Amino acid sequence: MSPKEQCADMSAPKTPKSTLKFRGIFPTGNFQSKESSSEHLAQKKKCATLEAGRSRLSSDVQRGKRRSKANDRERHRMHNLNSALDALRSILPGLPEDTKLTKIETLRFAHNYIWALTETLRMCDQQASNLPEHTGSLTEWDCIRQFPPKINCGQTTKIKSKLGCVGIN
DNA sequence: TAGGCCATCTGGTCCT
DNA sequence: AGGACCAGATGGCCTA
Repeated sequence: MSPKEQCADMSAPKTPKSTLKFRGIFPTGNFQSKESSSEHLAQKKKCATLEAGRSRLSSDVQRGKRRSKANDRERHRMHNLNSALDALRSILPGLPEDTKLTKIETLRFAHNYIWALTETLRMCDQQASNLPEHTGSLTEWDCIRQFPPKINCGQTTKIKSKLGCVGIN
């Protein structure tokens, strides 16, 4: 296959859009599709270079302006993402004042906390249905007060030492 | 000093 | 066409 044909081949979508969209984080951390293999990336770079040589933008100035605009948007987008993470951190319970979880720790902690709350509600339902006369008067908040969730912390030693709890996964 | 975490830049891809 | 999203690269800062 000639370089030109290879490039044409690479630009063609290999999978439906719906499946391309998902680039999840897999627990094993070794997920690698064909799209991200080093060989494929190297070929992609080669093609990009060829393409760049063929069709330069009308002017470098215009390109520079567009790029810096895109950089601004990207910065703003990441700041928004960080604000959302801060908001998430702020509602996670049991953290000492000076603690700032990393991004991954925040997500794992939140995951575990949601899991713990879900378990609590499940236990509560069970408890209520075991009452001699099932009145159903227990609210979810009563329940959480009665059975405070046991949070499973993230697996890092940092969190374990700060919270003094045992992590899972 | 190595390794972890982070912010930023960048180019590619998808969507509107 | 332009914006949003994504992942790779890079360099700075911090800590064990």
